This record gives sequence, C-alpha cells and structure tokens, in this order.
Amino acid sequence: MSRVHLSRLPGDRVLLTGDGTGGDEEVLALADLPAHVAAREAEGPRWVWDDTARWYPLLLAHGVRVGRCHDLRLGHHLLRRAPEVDHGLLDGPDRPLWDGLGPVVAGDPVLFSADATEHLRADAEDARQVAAVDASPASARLTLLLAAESAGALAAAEMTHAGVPWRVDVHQRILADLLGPRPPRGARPLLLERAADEVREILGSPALNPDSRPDLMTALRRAEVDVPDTRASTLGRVDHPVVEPLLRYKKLAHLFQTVGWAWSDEWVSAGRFRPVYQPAGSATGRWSSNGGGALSFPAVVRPAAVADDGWVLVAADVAQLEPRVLAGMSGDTALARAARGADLYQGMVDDGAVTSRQHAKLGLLGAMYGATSGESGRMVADLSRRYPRAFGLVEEAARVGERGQVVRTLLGRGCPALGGSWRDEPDAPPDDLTDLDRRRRAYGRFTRNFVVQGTGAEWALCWVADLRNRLWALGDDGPVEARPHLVFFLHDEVVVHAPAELADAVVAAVRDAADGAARLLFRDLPIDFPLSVSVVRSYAEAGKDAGRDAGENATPVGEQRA
DNA sequence: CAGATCCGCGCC
DNA sequence: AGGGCGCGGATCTG
Repeated sequence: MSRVHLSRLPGDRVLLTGDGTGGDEEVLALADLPAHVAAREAEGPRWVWDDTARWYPLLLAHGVRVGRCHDLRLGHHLLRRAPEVDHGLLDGPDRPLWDGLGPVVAGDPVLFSADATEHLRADAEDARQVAAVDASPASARLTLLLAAESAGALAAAEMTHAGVPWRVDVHQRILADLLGPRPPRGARPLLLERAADEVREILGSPALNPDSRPDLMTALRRAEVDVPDTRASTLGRVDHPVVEPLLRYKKLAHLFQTVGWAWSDEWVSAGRFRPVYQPAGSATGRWSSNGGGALSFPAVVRPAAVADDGWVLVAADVAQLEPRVLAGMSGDTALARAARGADLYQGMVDDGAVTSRQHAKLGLLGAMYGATSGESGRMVADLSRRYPRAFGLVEEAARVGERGQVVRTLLGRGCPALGGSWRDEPDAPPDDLTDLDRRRRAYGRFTRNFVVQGTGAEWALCWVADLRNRLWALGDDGPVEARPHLVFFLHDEVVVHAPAELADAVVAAVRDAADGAARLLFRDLPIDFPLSVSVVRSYAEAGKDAGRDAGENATPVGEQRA
C-alpha cells in the first residue's frame, strides 16, 4: 500500500482511506501524507479513518499532531451495542468485516495490510454511522460519546508515542537491590533463587519448583502446612517458618516476571516507557492495554518514572470517581451533597447517614459491586434508605440484568448481551436451575457495575479529551517538543510531563478539564470531582493514596486539594 | 507441540 | 454468591 485517498465529507470532515476503500477526491503517495495532513490541519478538520491506531502513529512519527478525528472502528463497535440505536441502519455488505475488526496489532510496523482492509468501505460505513446517530433519540449524547471516544484514541496514540520518561538506571538499581544482578536467560536471579532455597530447605523438598502449584501444595502438605490454596493472603494466615521465605519468593518472582529486565528490554526505549493502550478495550468502555502492562504499573518500579531535566510530572487522580458518578447520574441530591468535599465517604458521615467512613465505603462499594452478605451487605441495606435514588439506580440495573436485558451508560454505551461468555458453559445441563440462576445473578452484578464503571469511564474520557486540548494550547508559542503532554492514563488518573515553568498552568488545566467533564455529563446537577494533584520529579512521589473509588488506602500525604 | 485455560498477582 | 482488566508460568487439551 503506497497511496492514500482523501475525500471531503459534510461538516468539515475529511475521509482518509487506503487503496480502494473509500473516496478518491485526492490521491497521495503515502510518503506525502504527513505533510499534507499537517498543512490541512490549519482548517481544523475532523479526520475520519478506519482506525486511529492504523494511521496516527505514522503521522506522529513525522511530528504531525491531529486535533480531531472520528474512529470508525470504535464508532462501529459502540453503535452496534448502543440500545438507543437502530442497528439495522448499520447494515451493509461490509458490515461483518467492521463487526469483526480488531485493533491494529501493537507495534506492527506494517501500516496497511491489504487483506485486512481492502473490503472495508470507510465512506459507506461513515454514512451509516452518521445516519444511525441522527436517527437515534439519543443523538446528542451519542455524538458526544463518539467524539470523546475518538479523542481518547488520539490521546492513546500520543501517549504511546511520547512515552513515560523512564530512567533505566533507576529501574535496574531497584531490580538489582531486590533481586541481585541480572541473571542469564532462563535462570533465576540470585536473591530469588536464595528465597527458593530457603523454602526447599524448610519444607525438606530439595527439588521443589515453587512456581508449580501442585508441587508446592504437595510439599506444604508433607510439612503439615494445611492450606486450601497457595495464594499469599491464605499463606499469610498460617504460622509456619516457611511462610516468610515463601511470600518473599512470590513477591520477588512476580516482580522479576512482570517488570524485570525482560520487560525493560521490550517496553522501554530511548528513555521512555511506551505501553500500548486500547481505548474501550474493556466492555465497560474503560481502556485496556495490550502491551507493557499499563494497567498494572507496580508501585515498586514507579521511582524510575522521572521527569526530564527541567521538567516535572503532574500526576492527578480523582477521589472516589465512581460513587460521584453514581450521585450525578442518579440525580441523588443527598449523595451529591455528601460529595461536595474532598472525601465523599466522610461527607456521608457528616451527613449523619452512617457512623464511620469505613461503613460508608463498604456500603457504597457493596452497592456498586453487588454485595449481598456480610457487613457490606448490611450497609447497603441501611444506605439504600438514606440515598434511595443512587442505590435504586444500581439496584434497577441489577434487576434489568437479571431479567436478561441490557443496560446503558449515561452517554449511551450499551453492555454486552447476556449470552456469549455469560452462558457458554457447555457442561452445565440446561435444566440446572440453580446454575442458570447463578449465571443470571452474575450478569446482574455485571450490569449493576457496568452503569457506574462505564459512566465513570465516560467522565474520564471527557476529562482526558478536554485536558489534551488544553495542554496543546499551553505553550503554543513555542516548539512542539517544549509543550506539556499526557504520558499516562489509567481509569481515574493522568500523568502529564511538562516543562517546570508550566507546572502551575498544567495543574490549572487538569482541574479545569475535570470541571469541564463534570459539566458535560451532569449539567443539571453540579457535582464535585475533587482531584489530588502532585507536581513531582518522580511518579513515585505522587500522592497516590488519597482515597479511591475501589482502592484501599486512605491517608493523603502532601498533595494539594481542590 | 501449539494453543487454550487456570491461577495468582498487580492495577483501578 | 463483589465489578473491570493484563500478564507470566504452569498445566491442560487436542
């Protein structure tokens, strides 16, 4: 593939396709594309293309930044599941291809593989999507959602391109301190092997491979350590000399395997950690990551994320995003009032709804996850009376799911239907009522959580999209390389790499973008989304523990509050 | 022997 | 009877 085709579409949009897949108003050599796009950006068009991950890395590699786009792949997947869309309007000869279109493989240097795209008619697909949105009673919301989704795709590609500033020397020092020198391929590092030896010694099993669960279970049983499984939390409750070295082994093994030297070799280049994001990679609309493990960026290696000289990292996260989203989408003014301060759970205590912060948290998380028993279940019952609209919303979502029906997010993303992975256990006899019941309840828990997690993802998407634009506008009088830019995004937190002198402006932009996202989603009900923002040299210094929607710690240290 | 699945862990 | 992910190694399956 060496040529690309461009066509004007209504509404300042420009369709960009590969050979024979769409318009042919203008035909360019692929090599000329970046310069052409750069020149045309001045008009502020919305680029329409099959997949941002297919086109944008090439442009970024040539220093070309795009302001807006419409990602047809993401749009298609979104619309085909949106309950408020007439799905027949998406039908066409190439529909099955769009249905089955997966994301471009990360790091694939081949920009266009003809077999994957030659039968995709991007022009026709775009027309179908426009028609489907226009015909929907939710067209305004869906338009917003599609724009946010596409903006997220741009941000994702830009973050991979920019990368998290990464000090390999710091990372390797951490590894060496904890594991010992880098071992030859296939071997365990010294300190890991030493922990294994201690375990073998204490259990009297000289040939034990601690990575093998059956072997380990056998050895433990022989030493009369009686555990049902080998997970750390289970072992931690046992009083036996093997526990300490075994837990140490498991911790070090995990570090070695997930963010050790091999990880560095693969995902760090030129002083940047470049995870690959997959926007809307999860069913709820949250992003996933199919490379580099961006979703589990272990705290132990975060000290290696260090800003360049003269630069800083601005790290921001939202406290209790999902409970706040629940308050907003349900229009629960009492919960919204409790959410006015920096700590929603404390707000509930101050409201007199509950006697302790811990109870508030248990009750809210329990409601969002579908807890039915224990202390959490009891708190759900209590709080339902106090916040009937918020708790009623998730209850209703659960009931809809248990009936086998789909639910949607605030902006209109639909959940996957019951069936597929929810029902395809061939072993289960069809007349097994308890099993069927169990699965419907599981689906109900999913739909219950979907409405909140999915709307939370929409809030975060709007936040990132708005922030992206604000950052670009900052320092637009200087060279591109000197502008602050997003380098990391994870559900409810962002990290911006910024010239130190712009730190204050970036902090303001992060907060303004959060306010913008809240207004966009919950215009009728003003609801606070307080951020913890840290301006730091290293990511490890960021205030990471200011209370989270589903997290654990709750001791804010040294970060500024809204 | 390759590919799918499970487990246990990390993150939100 | 608590939601969503990715990842690596071990183990299972065809």
